[in-house]
Amino acid sequence: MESIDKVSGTFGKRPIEPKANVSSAVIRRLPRYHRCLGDLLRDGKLRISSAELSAIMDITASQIRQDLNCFGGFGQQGYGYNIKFLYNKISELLGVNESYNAVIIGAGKLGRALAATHMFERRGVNRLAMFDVDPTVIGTRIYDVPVYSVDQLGDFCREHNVHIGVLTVPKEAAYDVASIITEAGVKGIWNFANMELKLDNPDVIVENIHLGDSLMTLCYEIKTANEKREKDE
Amino acid sequence: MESIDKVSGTFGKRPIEPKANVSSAVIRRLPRYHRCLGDLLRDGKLRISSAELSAIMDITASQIRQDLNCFGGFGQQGYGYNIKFLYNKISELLGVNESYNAVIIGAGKLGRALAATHMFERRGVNRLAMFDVDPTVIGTRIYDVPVYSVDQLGDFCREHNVHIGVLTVPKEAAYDVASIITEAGVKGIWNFANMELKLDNPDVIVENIHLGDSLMTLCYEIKTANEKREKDE
DNA sequence: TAGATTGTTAATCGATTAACAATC
DNA sequence: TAGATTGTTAATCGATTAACAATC
Repeated sequence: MESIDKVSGTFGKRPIEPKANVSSAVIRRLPRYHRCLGDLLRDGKLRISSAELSAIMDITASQIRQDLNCFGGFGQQGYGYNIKFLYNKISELLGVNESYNAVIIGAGKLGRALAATHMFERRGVNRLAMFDVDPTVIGTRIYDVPVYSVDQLGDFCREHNVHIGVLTVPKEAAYDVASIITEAGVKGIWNFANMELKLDNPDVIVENIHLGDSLMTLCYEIKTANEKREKDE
Repeated sequence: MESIDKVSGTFGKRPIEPKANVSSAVIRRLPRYHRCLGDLLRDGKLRISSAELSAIMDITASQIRQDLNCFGGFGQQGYGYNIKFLYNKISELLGVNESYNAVIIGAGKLGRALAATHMFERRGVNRLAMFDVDPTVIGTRIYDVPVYSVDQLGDFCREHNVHIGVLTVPKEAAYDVASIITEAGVKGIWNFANMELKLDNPDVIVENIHLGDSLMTLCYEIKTANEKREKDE
């Protein structure tokens, strides 16, 4: 026991200087590490080696060490990684404590479903408001989130320091909305419209979600597996 | 004009023998090709070269030709690709004409939102039913999709030849539901639960959607871009 | 100190890009 | 036939894995 405290007390001394360009493959694994470490933490585990984590996550131990080392020396030779320390570091990297402000544009089925979840708050993102063009929903509250007219979108973003715009509008409207919010200083767009949203402004981050593409990929895999089975017979 | 018809008439003669193992990177680009070609088709365009497509899609012409050649010779030297032909071939690969049957398990916000969309039918997937444990929704219809008790899930899948299970249940329930439907012959699972669903059965395809991970990735990118800006000042 | 396990360099593997011969 | 553009091979680039010295 005392060895754990003694050892963990030395964590974090090494200054954390993230490598200049961490590849997007690494970054996309960070939330998975975060999720897994959170589970381990809840189970009351204190430390873990890259080999143990490898078995749980189906990622090679080598890759785990490489990934984590992009951001600094989070572990300790002969000991492994202190779970709580590592979890906190990754939370910090992912900006979980940043308290970003978000608005959802498009109060359709998907927009409402997103508004209903705890997905945002759980990750340090506040759902401030929703916006739509439909006069029957403007002025109402959906799952405690107020719905305003798209006419007010730009001003609202400026006044409330909105960082993130969640786009659940028809794809025809996506570029109009994107230009309103980027001009109002929004830093990132989470785009659910079924299209590649490409912006001129390189300072605005776009994260595209393509649910339809994912479903199609699944269908392709099912079809291919079927054909393989039939051939093997 | 006549040259187009003459030339396009020769397409598809070469037998299509997909390469044994097409990489998942290629497969994940197929829906994007499909989407883009569909747009071009609607615009009335007849043919396109890999160079033109490259400019539209931000993929190198070389990669486009490599990608398409995994599945057969879809183009023609000196001419390019016949858009309609290529679109149909990719539709076929993706199983858009297969008429798969799907059920949605979990009639919560996200499940309802998915039930409401045209996402499934547009891609040749029929939403047959939804399943839940909540007695107040069992027996109702949500956007014209009937809701049944999870108790009937296994039998329903067997009787209606269900290919795809869409999981929008809490992650605690995911493995129970997955084992019910895989035993009932379901071929693929579209998993929205916030966890890595790993099955023993290698014949069942799992496609995980991690909305939360995507949001976190966006937050990371926003944070990193911000820090870079501050440093540059 | 001896054992364990990281951090990091070197080797391998796979995916992307470039080049060009084949051919429409 | 000449021009255009694919299909395909070879070169490059990047990401993953292996190995091991550093060190707790």
